[in-house]
Amino acid sequence: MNLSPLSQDFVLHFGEMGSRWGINRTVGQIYALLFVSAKPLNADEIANALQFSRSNVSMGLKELESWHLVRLQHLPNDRREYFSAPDDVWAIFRTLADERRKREIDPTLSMLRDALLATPANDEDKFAQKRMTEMHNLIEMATSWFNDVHRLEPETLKQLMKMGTKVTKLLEMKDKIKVVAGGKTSSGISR
Amino acid sequence: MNLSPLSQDFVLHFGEMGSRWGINRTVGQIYALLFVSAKPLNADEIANALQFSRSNVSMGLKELESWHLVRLQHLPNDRREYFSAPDDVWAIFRTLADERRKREIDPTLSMLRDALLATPANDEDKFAQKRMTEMHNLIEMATSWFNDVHRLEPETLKQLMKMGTKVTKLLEMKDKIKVVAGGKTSSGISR
DNA sequence: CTATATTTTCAGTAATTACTGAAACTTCAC
DNA sequence: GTGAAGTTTCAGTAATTACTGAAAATATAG
Repeated sequence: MNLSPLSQDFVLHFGEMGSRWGINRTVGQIYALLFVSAKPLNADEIANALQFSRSNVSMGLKELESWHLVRLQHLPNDRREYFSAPDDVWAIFRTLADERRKREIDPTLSMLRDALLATPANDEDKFAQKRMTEMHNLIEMATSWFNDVHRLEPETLKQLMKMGTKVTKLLEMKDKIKVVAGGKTSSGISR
Repeated sequence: MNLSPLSQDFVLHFGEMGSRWGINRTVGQIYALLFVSAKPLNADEIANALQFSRSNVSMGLKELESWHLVRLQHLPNDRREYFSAPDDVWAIFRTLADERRKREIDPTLSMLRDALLATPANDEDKFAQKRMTEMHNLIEMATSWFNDVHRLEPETLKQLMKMGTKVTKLLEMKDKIKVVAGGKTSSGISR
């Protein structure tokens, strides 16, 4: 299999981008290839299309599986393993955010919590703890927000995002609104 | 200068975390050190505290400056350059998100735009373009949302985040609400 | 301008990470 | 069971990235 210039560019770009994240070039390329491919691919097809060794592909796929970014499936009358990228981009986005949270945020939060429990030995430590508290609070708020949002339907989320800062208009009004449908009256939205 | 165990742990953790991002260990450690330090530090103090070479510190600081994550300042009667991390964690968060957008998202968007303009050579290409369109639209929406949110005051943002999914309740109501203050009536929030 | 303090650059080297090919392992049809 | 097809592991090597020390550049005080 050889790639069209269009897919080629996409794949190479993702390879480069991958290395700006923690992900290595190979893994980025494999993912990109699966993403634009109409049908699932087996490891040999991937190795052939991207020109790397079969074992490198195997390792790359394993990495992608650990990120839950690829789906393994079997085709009828074919022993080989076929891989594809989930096709819902929202789901991909969530998976990615979720994995990064697990790998990068959670360990940091836990380190911060430990640090905040320690008794400061001197003024330097007191100051350090203050900064750590700020960081901890921010991260905690952001992740709990993220968990909330995570549960929303893509459509709802999309609608919210499209509103952008308009949401704040709602916020400004929240103490002044009245629900007019159904005869019941509610004095704002409680937390 | 030698670090207290408290700061030590924090600094080391950030070093490790750094390497999970694209950032190298050294840079992560320098940043962490500046973050928990009550006073600005000069390059020698940093080199000494973290035990790496003066030139390594110089390179690390340069990298951090390119991310706009440190502030350079001078102290009276001292020729040396002193560095500190901005102390508003929200601002840090925004800077970081902003820089990452510039370095990771913008180039991808531009690549995608180019790819979408190309004439597909065959069905494979047509499919690839379809996937790229989905990705493009998602990223575009997310970044424009982000730009919107970016302009909000930290306090407003904080309030919004704390509401979490409660905002959707507002959304559900948006066609049923009436502003009761000021005598004027508005039939919901327009997009 | 000179002497000195400070920072930056950069070529060489160390350390890390990525990649390969060969061998080991697994699965399955017969 | 055996053997063929497929996948994974891993030790060795290649490539990349990080780090250092020495030298160059820059800045400043006198």
